[in-house]
Amino acid sequence: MAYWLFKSETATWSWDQQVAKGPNGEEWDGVRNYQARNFMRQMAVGDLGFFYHSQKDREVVGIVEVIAEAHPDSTTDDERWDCVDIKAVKPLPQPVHLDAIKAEPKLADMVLVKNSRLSVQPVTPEEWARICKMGGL
DNA sequence: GCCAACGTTGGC
DNA sequence: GCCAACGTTGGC
Repeated sequence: MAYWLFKSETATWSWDQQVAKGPNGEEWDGVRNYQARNFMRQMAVGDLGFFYHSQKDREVVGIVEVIAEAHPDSTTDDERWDCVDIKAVKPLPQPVHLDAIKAEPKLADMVLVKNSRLSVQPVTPEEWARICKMGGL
């Protein structure tokens, strides 16, 4: 059981769109970055992740669950790119903004802070628990 | 809208 | 195999 963070530009694929997909979820396609892909290959069904809106909003808005392990990305014929399927689990009662994460010393080592460009990243159990608490869970 | 950081590509 | 050039991402 591991924790992850999925980042998406609000205008491209939003939390609301993810929620609308319901329990069958949707594949997290379009990733064209080896690091991000490698993390997705490590994911197992049942792993949980944060859904983060980048760019304009810059906040963690909800929790998702991995419902299918890595498989070929249907949006490309290029064999290099895989993706997992995820479904929305529940929103955070209180979205956790990037400013709040940066203001918390215990979260200073988060990949989100250190390597802001990585679109799929691991989250430690400590970071997971803290952000859930900050989000009102 | 700008720009820094980072990843990838391709010439040598 | 190195590195300059280029493209993209995302915070500000």
